[in-house]
Amino acid sequence: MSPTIRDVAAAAGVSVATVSKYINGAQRFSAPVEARLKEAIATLGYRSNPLARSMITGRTRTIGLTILDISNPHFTNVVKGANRIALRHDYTLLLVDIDEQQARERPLIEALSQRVDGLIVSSRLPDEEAHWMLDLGKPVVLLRNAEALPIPSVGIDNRLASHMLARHLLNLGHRHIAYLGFGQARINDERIRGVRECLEEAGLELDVHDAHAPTALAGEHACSRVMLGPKRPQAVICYNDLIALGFMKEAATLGIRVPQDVSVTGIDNVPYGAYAAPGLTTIDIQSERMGELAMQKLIDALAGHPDPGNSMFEPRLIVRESTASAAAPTASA
Amino acid sequence: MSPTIRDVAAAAGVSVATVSKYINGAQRFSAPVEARLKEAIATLGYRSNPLARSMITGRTRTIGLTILDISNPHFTNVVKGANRIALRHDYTLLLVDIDEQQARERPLIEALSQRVDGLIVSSRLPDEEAHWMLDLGKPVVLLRNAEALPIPSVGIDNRLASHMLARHLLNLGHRHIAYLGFGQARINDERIRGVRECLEEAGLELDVHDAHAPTALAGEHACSRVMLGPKRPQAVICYNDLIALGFMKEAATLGIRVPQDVSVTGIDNVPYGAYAAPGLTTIDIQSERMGELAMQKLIDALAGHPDPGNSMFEPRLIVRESTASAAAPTASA
DNA sequence: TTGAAAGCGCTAACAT
DNA sequence: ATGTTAGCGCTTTCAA
Repeated sequence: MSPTIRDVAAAAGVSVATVSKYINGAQRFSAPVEARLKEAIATLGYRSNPLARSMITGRTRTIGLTILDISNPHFTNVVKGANRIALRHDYTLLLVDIDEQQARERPLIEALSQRVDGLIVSSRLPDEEAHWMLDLGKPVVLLRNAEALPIPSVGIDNRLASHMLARHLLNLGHRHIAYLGFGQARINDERIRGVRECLEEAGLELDVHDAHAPTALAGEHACSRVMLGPKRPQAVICYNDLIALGFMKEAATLGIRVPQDVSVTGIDNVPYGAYAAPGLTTIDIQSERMGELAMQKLIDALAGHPDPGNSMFEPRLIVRESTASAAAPTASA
Repeated sequence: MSPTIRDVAAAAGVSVATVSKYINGAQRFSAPVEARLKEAIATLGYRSNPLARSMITGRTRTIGLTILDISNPHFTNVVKGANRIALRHDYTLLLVDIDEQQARERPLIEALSQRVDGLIVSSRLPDEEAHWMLDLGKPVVLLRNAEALPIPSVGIDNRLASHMLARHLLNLGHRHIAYLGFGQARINDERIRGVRECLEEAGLELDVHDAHAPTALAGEHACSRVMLGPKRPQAVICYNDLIALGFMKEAATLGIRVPQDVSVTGIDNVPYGAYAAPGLTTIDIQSERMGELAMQKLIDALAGHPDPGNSMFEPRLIVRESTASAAAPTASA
C-alpha cells in the first residue's frame, strides 16, 4: 500500500491535520515543521489520495462530457476545445461516447453525474424530455440551442446556417435544390426550415431526402437515390459535412461531376472538407470554440458565476469548389 | 443533500449493512425486507455514492486514456474502440489529450493514475524513459511497440508498413523516392528504416524531409520544399495520412498533379483518405481495433488475467488513386 | 501555529 | 438472513 497522511504525520512528528493543511497550502508553518514535512513526504513518496479528498469536499475536479459520436470530427473538435479549457483550470474530462448506447443515454448520464462536478451534454433527446437533467444536482451545459430550457447552452443558429447555403445556391442560379438530411437529429427540422424559407421567397420548392445516418457512408448510399431518381437536383444541401463528403465521392463514382453537374454543400466545416477535391463549400460553426465556451460556462458556474441562457455562435459561409454557378446546363434532366 | 445508505436503512427499518448488500446484489433477502428496501430506495430517490464505494474497494471503474492529439483521426478511432470495450464492461474513460502539455506529460499521467483502475498510454516518451510507469501501482497498456519494456503494449510493425509502401512504389517503377517524416515521433526512425531497407535492395537512395508536425497543415507547408527543391521526387512516402492529405492539397495548388506528376502515400488509413481526390494510398493500421485490444488487455489485467507482451497488428496496404506507375515521364526533372 | 476528534458514505469482516 | 462494528484516507471544526 502507498503511504497515507498518517504515515507522513508519524514520520514528521506532527498531526495528520497539520499534514493535511500543508498539502493544501492552507496556511503558514514554522520552519522546522515545514522542513520535516517536506522531507517526510519526499522520502515516503507520499501522494494525496484524490478519492478520499473528493468524498469530503464533494468536488472531483472532473467534468463529464457526453458526445454523440467521437468519430465525427465536429465532436472531436468540441472535445478538443473543451479539453483545452478544462486542463487550463486543472479539470479532467470523463468522456462518454453515447453513439452505440442511445437507449442507455439517461442512465449513463445519471451515473456519470455522480462522479463529476458538472456535465456538458450532447444528446438526441428533445428539449421536452431533458428536464430531468435539472435534478441531477450538478451544473449542466447543453450543446445545443436550448432557449426554451432553463439550462445554459451553446449552439449555432441552424436556420440561419441553412438559409445562407440556400441563398448562396440561389445566387449561383440554381433553381432545383434538394436537401439531404438526417431525420433523427433534432436540428434537422430547423435546417430544413432555413432552406425552405429562403426558397419560398423565390417561389421554389424543396425536395427533401434522408440519409439515415450523419456519416460519410450514409452520404454515399444516398447519392444515387438523390441523383438518379426523378427530379434530379442542380444542387444538394447536406445535413453535415460527412454526408456531403460521402455524397461527393459516390457522385464521382457515378460519373456525376461536382460542381459542374451538381453543387454540393455541407455544414460543420470539418477539417477534411478542405482536403477533399473539390473542396467542400460549407458553414463554419466553430466546433472547437463551442467546446471551449461550453467548458468555460461550466467552470464559471462551478466557481459560482453561472451564465445561464443560450449562447449562439454565428454561422459563416465557407465557399470552396463544390459549388458553382448553374450557368452551363449539362446532361441533367 | 441527497439521501445516504443510513437514510434508507432507517426508512426500511434495517441495518446499513443490509442496504449495502442489497445494493450490491450480494445475497438473497426475505420478501418483506426486500419489499421495504425497494420502497425506501424508490421514495427517497436514493443513489449510491460511487466515491465512497471506491474509497473502500479501491476500484473506480474508470480507465485513464492519454492520447497525443484527439484531433488526429487515428487517435479518435483508438478512443472509439477503447470506449466501446470499456462501456461493454461498465468502465468509463478519463481522457487526457496530451498535445498541448507535452512538458507536463509525466505529472499528468501520475495524477491520472490515482483516479483510475488502469491506464492506456500513448506518449512521445522514448522507451528508456518510460520505466516510471511501472511504479504507478496500476496496470498500464502502452499504445506502441514496447517489446523492450515489461509493459503490455499494442502497436503495429512500422518497419514493415513503410517497407510495403516502398515496395509498392518500386513496383510501379518509381526510382526517385522521398520520405516526408515527422522527426519528433519515436517511430519516425522505424519508418525511415523500412523504406531504406527496401530501397537499398534496389540500390536506391532515399531523400528524407521533415514536416515538423503530424498534421495536414504541416504537409501543406512542406510540399513546395519537397517538390520544388533540387532532386524532385517521383513519389513521396509521408509519415502519416494527415501530412499526405495536406501535401496533396498543396500539390494541386502548385499545379503538380497527383499521381501523374508525383505519387503520394500515407500511413494510418484515416477515414478521410478515402474521401480525398485522388483517394490516398495508405497503410491500414486498424486504429479502432488497436483501441479495442488495448482496452481488452487492460480489462483482462484488471480481472487478474494479465496478457503481458506486445501485440502487433499486421499492416495492410490500401491502394487508391494517389499512386500510379511512373510509365509516362512528365515535366519532372 | 498546531492538534484532537468527529465524521464523509460506504464496505467487509464477524457475529448472531 | 440480518446486524454490529471498525475503518477506507482525508478534511474540518474547534480547542489549545
